Amino acid sequence: MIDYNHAAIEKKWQEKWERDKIFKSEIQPDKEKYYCLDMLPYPSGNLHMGHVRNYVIGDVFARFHKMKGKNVLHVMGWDAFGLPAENAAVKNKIHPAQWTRQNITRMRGQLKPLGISYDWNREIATCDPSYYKWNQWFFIKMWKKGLVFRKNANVNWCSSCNTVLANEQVLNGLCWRCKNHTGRRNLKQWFIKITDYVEELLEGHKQLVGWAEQVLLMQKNWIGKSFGLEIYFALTGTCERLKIFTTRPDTLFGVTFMVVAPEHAVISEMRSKITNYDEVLEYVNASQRKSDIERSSNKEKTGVRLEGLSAINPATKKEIPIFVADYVLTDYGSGAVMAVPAHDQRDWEFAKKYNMPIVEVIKNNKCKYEKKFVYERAYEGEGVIVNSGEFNGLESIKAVNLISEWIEKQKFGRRITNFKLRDWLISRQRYWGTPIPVIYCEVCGVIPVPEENLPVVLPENIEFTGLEESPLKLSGDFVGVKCHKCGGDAKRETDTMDTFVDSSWYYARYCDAHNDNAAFDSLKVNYWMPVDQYIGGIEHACMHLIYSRFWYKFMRDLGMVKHDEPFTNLLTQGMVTLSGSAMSKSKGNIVSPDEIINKYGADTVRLFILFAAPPQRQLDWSLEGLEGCWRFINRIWRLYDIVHTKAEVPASEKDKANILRIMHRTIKRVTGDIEKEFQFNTAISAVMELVNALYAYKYHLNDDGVSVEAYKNVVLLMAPFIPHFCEEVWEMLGYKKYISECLWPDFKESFIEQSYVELPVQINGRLRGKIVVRVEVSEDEIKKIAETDKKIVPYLKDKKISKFMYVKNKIVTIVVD
RNA sequence: GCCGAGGUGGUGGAAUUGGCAGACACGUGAGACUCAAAAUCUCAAGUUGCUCAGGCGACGUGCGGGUUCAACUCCCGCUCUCGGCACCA
Repeated sequence: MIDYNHAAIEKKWQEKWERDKIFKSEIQPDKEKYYCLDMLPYPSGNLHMGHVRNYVIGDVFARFHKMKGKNVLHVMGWDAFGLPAENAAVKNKIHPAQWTRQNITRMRGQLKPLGISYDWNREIATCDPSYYKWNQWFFIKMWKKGLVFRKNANVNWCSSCNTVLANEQVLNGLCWRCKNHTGRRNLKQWFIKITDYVEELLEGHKQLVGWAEQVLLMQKNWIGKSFGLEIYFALTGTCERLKIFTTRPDTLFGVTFMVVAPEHAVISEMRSKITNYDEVLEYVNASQRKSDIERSSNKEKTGVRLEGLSAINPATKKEIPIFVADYVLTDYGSGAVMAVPAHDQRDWEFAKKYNMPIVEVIKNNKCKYEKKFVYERAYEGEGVIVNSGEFNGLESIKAVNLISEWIEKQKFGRRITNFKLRDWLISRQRYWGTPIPVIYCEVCGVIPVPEENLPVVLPENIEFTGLEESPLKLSGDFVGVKCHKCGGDAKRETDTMDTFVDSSWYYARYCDAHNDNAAFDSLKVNYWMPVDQYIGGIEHACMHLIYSRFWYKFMRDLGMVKHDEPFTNLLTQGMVTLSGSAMSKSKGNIVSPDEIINKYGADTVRLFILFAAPPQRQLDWSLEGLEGCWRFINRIWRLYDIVHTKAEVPASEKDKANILRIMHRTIKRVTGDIEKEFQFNTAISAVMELVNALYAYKYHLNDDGVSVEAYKNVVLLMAPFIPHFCEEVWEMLGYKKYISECLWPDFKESFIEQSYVELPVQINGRLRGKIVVRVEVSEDEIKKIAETDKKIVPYLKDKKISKFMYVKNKIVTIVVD
């Protein structure tokens, strides 16, 4: 037998698959469809192991379900807009389009040798006008439905570079390029009103039974629905009121001061009243240099009192001071809080630092000791209301409703539902993205570009310096337009769209990738959608996976798609690391997939990635582990000869039955592991056990029936994991059809069942022996067998059995005094 | 800081979801084959203490406590690592 030659085999089968177009997908109404989707990659320039892992996992699903007889759609494309292309343009004087195209070509070239079962006919790149035209089209549809609007929002701004900075371009409050302090700039920007769908995004979770609980929980917390009250605090000496949101009206009597976020409008509106305005302004400016995360993760709370301004606690009627502090978030609630230091730890810390009174209004009645709770730390739990006038003595949980009613009756507040989810800011002051299709006419105002004029194409003639306010403003041809309505002078919008727009509906475009007349044909999308299995990183749990769900619901409301949710099952894969830390260029610990594939072959790489860890968990790269997989493939290769050689002492009937039992059990385990548990690592180890069993019988196998049958199933079961190898062996076994197009094997339970079972016997929780019994033996008989077992007897001598338990086919437990 | 996940032998991981902890593999050691090496095949092994060399016992799933006949699994409290926090994608 010749040696296993991965290079020749992989090339041979990749060419055959392509020649016979076996992964080309077309609608077959009579066949059950299966849409397998890998999150589309950003073409950064090099395929990394994280990509490889993503696509190999996807390929197992795609190939497995194809073998299950389904009509599979499995596709690849490029999330081609984004910041790195513009950075490259500045740094290397290469146009973003050219840089991106080069990267796509390179990465496609790295991807193909992996032998993933993609239908490459449907490949898309989001930077193609034929794709982003439809982003613009959807934008206008949303406009018409009242789902887009403009409002002011802050951007990171570097005044020395005169440019907007992304969050990742601000390092410790400094511009990454010039190292100067950054600030904020308030710009009028475009938003999509995803909050209109917030209830449905939450409600839709009930349909997503194929998503991991943790992802749903993350989304739920991100959406952050809470019931509470909006309460108005009068500002002394004015007619104005300060609005706050709270979920704890039961603590209202404990409010001893108020805190507003640095961006809060009250600061500028009450400027004339604030006697230390300069000090306040300095604090505000300092906090604007920090990111939201820096602000909230500050151990030490900071703030400045707004001298000369105070509020009235509507419950106690007492005058209370107002602070500005950056631990209060601008974007949550109304950007102001009522501070209850006794019952909120952050307020407590702030009160301690600024000597604010701490008034206990909820007594912890579960604590036995008379602890001076609120003087040591805030008590955030439930209890009995105190210091709260007519509400004293009530259970705090009941007081929530009563106090809420009272507040509404007194008209200084009302019950509302609040969400953390914010509307989606899609404006980017950048070049390499979808132009927002809007013009500003001096006469007609702000108007969308008519559909028939789409796409609004990105101009090419731009020089990238990294020092411009917005690159598109530099193109006179692009900016200067005539109004579609009145024909007068108008200016084009120069903001482009967030790249999350591109990835919010691409899954639908794959179903009809070359349509020039529409985003897609609904008939096609309704055949393929929803995606049966979506695979990608957990880092997308909140943003991408909420935007996509929103977008799909919007398309449904336009009548374009018929389902409510785009992704039926979601698998979030873990990172690939090298000795525990993430591979990255800066750390210089990158393992390049193409080198490894060259040396060991795609099948070995695929097998290692699938075997070394379950897909959801982190995967640590290991060359030794990879070589082990190489050896396992060779072990299967050599087994071909072993099972086809006549043995001198053939296997007994009992041995044959045993092989068959292991074979059927393996089919059952592999099928279950792939289908239900996504546990490819245990699926592969099950096949390893079958291979080991065949090796154990190697001097007794015959060139007939059982051994060849078992071997054939090894190859079938491994086909989704190491497809090139399995095609080759399949051909050696004499089959004419591609194994990729063969049916997945079935198992029979009757072969697996055993008549005897080995039961561990525990005495007082310790394993003391084992007994072997027939499966159907009764508990009484088991008791007799256990008690008379020679290993057990000494432990029972002179002891009284106080408890005997038998968990069927699992364990025998005896408790003695 | 907030939200989510994870911590099991020398290493990656397994454990039918409360029932024999360590499947399968890597690495290691020993043996077979070989002039030799590699490759291959077979065997051994959590740590540790006794041992008549057949075994027998103790300890052991990040740390501390709890529930239970029984806990990697459930509960309470900590700790470390990782992902996300809305302009990286």
